[in-house]
Amino acid sequence: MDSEWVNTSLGLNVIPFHPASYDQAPVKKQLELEGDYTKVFEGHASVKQEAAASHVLTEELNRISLENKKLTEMLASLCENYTNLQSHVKELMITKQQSSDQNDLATNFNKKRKPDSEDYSNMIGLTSTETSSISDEEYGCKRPKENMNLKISRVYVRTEASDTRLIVKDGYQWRKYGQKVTRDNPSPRAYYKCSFAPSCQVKKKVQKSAENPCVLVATYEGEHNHMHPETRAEVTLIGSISPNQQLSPLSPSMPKRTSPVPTFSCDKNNNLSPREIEGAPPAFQQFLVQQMASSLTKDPNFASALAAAMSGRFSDHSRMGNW
DNA sequence: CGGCTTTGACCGGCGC
DNA sequence: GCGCCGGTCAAAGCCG
Repeated sequence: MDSEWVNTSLGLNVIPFHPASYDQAPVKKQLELEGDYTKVFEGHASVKQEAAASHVLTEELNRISLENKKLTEMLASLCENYTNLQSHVKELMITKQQSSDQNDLATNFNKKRKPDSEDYSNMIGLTSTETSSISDEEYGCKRPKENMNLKISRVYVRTEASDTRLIVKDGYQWRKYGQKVTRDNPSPRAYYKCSFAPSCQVKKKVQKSAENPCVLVATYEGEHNHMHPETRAEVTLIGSISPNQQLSPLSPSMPKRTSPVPTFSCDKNNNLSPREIEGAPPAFQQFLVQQMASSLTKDPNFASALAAAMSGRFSDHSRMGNW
C-alpha cells in the first residue's frame, strides 16, 4: 500500500456547512446565541462580538488542523510500517523459495502434478490466523490459463486435529460445491464459492495440512468485488440510525449462513435492499459506496467516534509493541 | 419451501 | 489414446 493513495483528509470534527442536525456543535451554538444577542444590541457591541466569534473560530480551526495533522502523521507512519513489513515478508518468502528450489534440484525430486505443494515454513508465530499473499509466479507451479491473473492467497488456521469440519471463518459467506480426497493428502479438500456468485467469482479451497493436521489451509482464488459482509452490515446499521433515514425492518426469517448478515428490504423511503444493490451495475454500486462514505465522513459523531477508535487502536498496538 | 451440504458422476488437462 | 488426477456439476437429502 502506498500512503499516497490514502486520502487523509477525513474532515474530522470539521465545522459543518449544513446546519441540518448538528445542534451539538458548540461553535455553532455559540454563534447562534451571539446572533440573537447582536440583534438586540446592535452597534458598538456587534464589532466586539464579531471579533470574539472570529477568535473562537480561529482557535477551533487551529485545534482541528492540529488534530488532522496528528492523524495524518499517524496514518503515514502506519502505512510506512505496513510497507516495511510487507517487503520483509516478501524477502522471507523469496529466500525460502530459493532454498526450496535448491533442495528440489539436489534431491532431483520429480513431481508430476503438484500445484498445491505446501510450505508452512512461513507460519512463524502463528496464533490463530496467518495470511500470505502469493503472486502467480511465487505460487510456483502451473495454473490454468484462465486463472493466471487471479490473485491467490492462503490463510492458515490453527484448529483441533480431531475437528473434521473444513470451515474457515473469514466473515464472507461461502457455498460449498464439492469435496474431494486428493492424492497427496488423506484429508479431503472442500471447495467453496462466494455466495455472491456469479457476480463474485472468488473461490476457496480448504484442506487440512498433510504435515500438520492441526492446521487448516484455505486457498483463496480471486478477489471479492463486494464489501466484506460484516463491514457492510455495520455500515448499513450506522446508516439506518441516522436521523434522515427510517429504520428498515430486519427480515424475520434469516437464512442460515456462516456469518449472519442483516437483510433489509426496500422500504417506503426507497432504501434499497442488498439484493437490489448487488444486482445494480458496478458504476451504481460505486456511487452508493461513495454516497455512504461521504455521508459518514460528514457526520461529526461518526468522525469523532472513528478518531477515538483509531487513537485507541494505535495506543493498543504501540503498547503491544507490534509496530 | 428455500437454501445449503453431500457425494457420485463427469470433464478436461497432463504425462506417458 | 489411455489413465490419473483435480476441479466442477447436479441430484438427492437435510435442516430451519
